[in-house]
This record gives sequence, C-alpha cells and structure tokens, in this order.
Amino acid sequence: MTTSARLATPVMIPDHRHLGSCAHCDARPYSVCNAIPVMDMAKLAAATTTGVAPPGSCFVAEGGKADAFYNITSGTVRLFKLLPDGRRQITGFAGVGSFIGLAVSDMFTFSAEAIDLVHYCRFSRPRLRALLDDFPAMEQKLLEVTSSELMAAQEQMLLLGRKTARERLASFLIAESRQNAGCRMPRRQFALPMTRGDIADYLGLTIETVSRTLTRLRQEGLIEIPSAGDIVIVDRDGLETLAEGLT
Amino acid sequence: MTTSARLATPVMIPDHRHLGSCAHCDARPYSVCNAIPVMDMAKLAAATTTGVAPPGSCFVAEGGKADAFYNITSGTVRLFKLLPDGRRQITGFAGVGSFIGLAVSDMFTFSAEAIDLVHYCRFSRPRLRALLDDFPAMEQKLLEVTSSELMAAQEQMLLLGRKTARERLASFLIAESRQNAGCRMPRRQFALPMTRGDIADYLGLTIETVSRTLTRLRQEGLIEIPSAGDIVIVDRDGLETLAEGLT
DNA sequence: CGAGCAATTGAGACAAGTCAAAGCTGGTGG
DNA sequence: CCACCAGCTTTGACTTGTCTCAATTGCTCG
Repeated sequence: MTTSARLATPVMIPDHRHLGSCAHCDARPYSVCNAIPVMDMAKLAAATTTGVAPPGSCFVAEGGKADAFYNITSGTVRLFKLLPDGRRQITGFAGVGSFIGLAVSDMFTFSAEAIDLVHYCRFSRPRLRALLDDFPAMEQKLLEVTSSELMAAQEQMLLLGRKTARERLASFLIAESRQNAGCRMPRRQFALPMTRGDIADYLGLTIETVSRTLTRLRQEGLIEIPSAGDIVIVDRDGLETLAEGLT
Repeated sequence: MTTSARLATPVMIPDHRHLGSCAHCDARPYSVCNAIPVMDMAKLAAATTTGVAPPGSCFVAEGGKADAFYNITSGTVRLFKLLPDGRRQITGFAGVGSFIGLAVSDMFTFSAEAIDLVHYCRFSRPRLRALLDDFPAMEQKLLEVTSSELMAAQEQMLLLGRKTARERLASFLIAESRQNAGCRMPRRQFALPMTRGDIADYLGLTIETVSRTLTRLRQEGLIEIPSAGDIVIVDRDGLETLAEGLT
C-alpha cells in the first residue's frame, strides 16, 4: 500500500451539530475538554473553531507547521508516517474524542487524513496554551491521555515486532470491538470504517495477507464477515487467546 | 530471544554520587526535575529516595503495582513487554535523565531491567502527585517528555512495521550515535551497552539476523566493529540514506 | 587453562510478500 | 433501468527475506 491521495469530494455539509456551545458537544464525555467545568465553558468555546474534513482529505501533514490541535467530534481519522518511497505505517486511528496534534518541535511528525466525514474542533497553539495555563486540570488530563496513547503505542510495538499475522488480526479485531465501548461490554458486531489497505498499513502487513488471514479466521469459525466493512465476533475467547499469542 | 532472567549480582555499591542534593544530580540537566527551580530543590530532594539496581535486576514488573516513578541518574535500562510464551519486545532503552513509570491504571504495563549498573531516584506516586500540583511547570515538562516519547514510539512503529532488517539496523545505529548528544554533534564512535539479543528484541528481529546484518554493513564499509560492544560509523551519509529507506 | 555465555556463520524451512487475475460493489450516465 | 467503470477485495501461484536449527568461534572471568 502506498499513499492514498483519494480525491476529496469538495462537498461542504452544513455543520449544525456544532452551533451550540461545547456543553452539547458529542465528544465532550470522551475528550480532554471535560476537564473544564461547565461554568467555564464559554472560555473553552471561545478558544475553538469547528470544521469539517471530507473523506480522504488531509488536515495534518508531516513536516507541516504544527500550529493547531484538533479534537475529533465525529468520524474516523488515520494517523500515519511515510517513508520517501511511499511505504506507509498507520500509527493509529483517531475517533470521537481523540486529541490530535501534540508536537514537540514546531513541525508535525505525522500526517492525519479523514477516512469518512470528519467533524473537528480546532485549537490554535497559543490559544490551547492559554487554556492549559488557565486550567491545570486540563493539562493533567492531557498528560493522562498522552500516557495512555504511549501505552497503546507500546502494545502496538509488541504486535508489530513479535506477533504473527493471525495474532495481529485477532488483536486488531478485539481492540476494535472495544472501540468507544467505554466501560460497557465490547460489541459482538461492529463496522470497520477503514479499508483493507489501512488495516494492512496499521498491522505491518500487506492487503493480501490481511484478506487471506480474515478469510481463514472466518473459515475457522472465529468470526463472520457479513460484508467487507462489518465484522461479527463469533468466538471471542478463541480470538483473545489467539491475540495473546497462545496457540 | 526469550526472557532474560540473569542472576542479579547482589553487590551493593556505595552510592556517593547521590548523597548531595538534587542540585548536584548528574541527571538534572537531562531530566524533568530541572523544571523545579534551584530555590525549591529541598522540596524535590525530600520527595525522593535514591537506589541502585545491579545488572540484570528488574525494578518495574509488568502487572505489578504502579506505586512509584523512577528517574535514571546513571546506567541503561531496557523497557519491554512479554507475550505469555516468552516472546519479548523491547519498547525502548532508558538512559540518564529518563523518567520511567507513567501508568494510567494502577498496574505497570511493561517491565524495566537494568542492563548495566543503574542508579536511580525514586518518587512514590502520591509524592510525585503532590510535587506536580506544587509545580505546574514540572507537569508541563512531563507532558513534553511524554509527547516526545510518543513520537519516538511512532517512529519505532514505522521501523517495525515497514523497514527491512538493514534499514532497521541503520536507523538504530544512527539513533544510538545521537544518544545523549543533545545539540552536540552525533558521535562517530560509541558503545552499545546492550547485547545482540536486546537489539534483536528492540528491532523485531532475531539475534542471527542482527549479527549477519551488522557483518554485512561492516563488509560494505558503512561501519566498523572494533568489538561487539563498540561501533564506529564510517559512512554516516550512507547509513542515513539506508535508514530512510532509500536504496 | 577452561567453563560458560555471547556472537558469528552456515544450511535449509517457512511465513509473508509479490505479481497476476478474477470477483464484487457502488456510483454514473446513456 | 441497467450497462459499465473504477476501486476495493479476494484468491492463486510463485518468490524471498527472515527465521530456525545447528555448529563454531571468541571473549571474560574464575
């Protein structure tokens, strides 16, 4: 899989959901923003502008100026790094509530593309800095979220460095089934918003291997695949055992 | 490479270097501690205890209670995760100034072992929390350091998911040559404190492939290997080109 | 000197990659 | 309404980079 420069359909869809204040934001319960109390919501709302990214559009570019942060309020984003010859590694998928744009230098070290229609909330760097200085609780929350991502990254290193293709797919499907489940039960059935190419570039495999491996998991009765974008987990225990590398 | 449960030589070496205050700490210039001004150094010193970990000893265990944080003041540590069957992925090496022990839940999700003789500074969780509340600058610094580690982790995902064995070794050697160089020039010659097994488990390869690949890089005139633990970079440009995946 | 561990080297096996060819599916326009 | 196109997915046949297994060499320390 190389670069995915799909043409971005330039259809701008009216963005009603963000007309209200941050208090009604769909992402609030999942986001670092909830560190700011309701009474100070106006300050939060004043620091942000909302926007929409059509499928395939790139709103953070590796090497570009790191001048803003994004909070995803709907849709799914792929975060990735490229090698000069086009090899791509997806480092994560960002969904509702994800905070994108942490950078140490003044340049982004990764790119972000909308997979489906993405709504986001944008903070300019200086405004976010001011907000964090005003609300240490938000900085603390940001540290928590970042630590949590670092741990997920370490888990992914284990996957990329030491797991087989079967184990990678099993781990991926288990993780996706828990996506946004919070403390609720992981889902038995769920949609995969990304393509086989995205999954391959996330798991360090090729499209063909992803496809073949999913087919095999289906044949073995661990999962069902109603359509390419939908998964049903039939044997969760079996899949989890596989994901842990047992068998 | 499976687990590395070398017997920890139980030799306790007197720890003169830490008898003084944090102001004289070797790690201070590299550490998050420098966010605390000199005038408040006493508070910092009061929150910590120092310790020594002999080579091979494990001082953070995956699944263990995350009750403390460690700041490395000398030596090198390997951070890793294990699969139940013993496959190991080293997620990083921590040297002087590294801060180890961030955890989101109350359990560690990784292990840490001393490679050589390690001196550290230990903060209990509640004491660190109190310190961070007292000094928001330290929390901010911690966020910076954590973001920086997250970016390094993403770079490593690119390596593990998409680079060849040659490219992995080239990237590793280039990175090691910059280790602790700060803004100074990267070093032409340097020591590798870790074994071939550690390198293999860090790069997602086997010992044999690491050895063969290093031999080949040497034969091609890119590096010299005075002894197994020492590297000389002969053709830095060539090595960097290789690390980027060109050629 | 020699035991024990780390590193190197070789030969053969295999998991995943590459190349190639059909299927499928959703959108467009005649 | 349906044929057709384009892109995604699946499947097959073959290749290959890395792993596995095994033997040898080299180094360190008692």
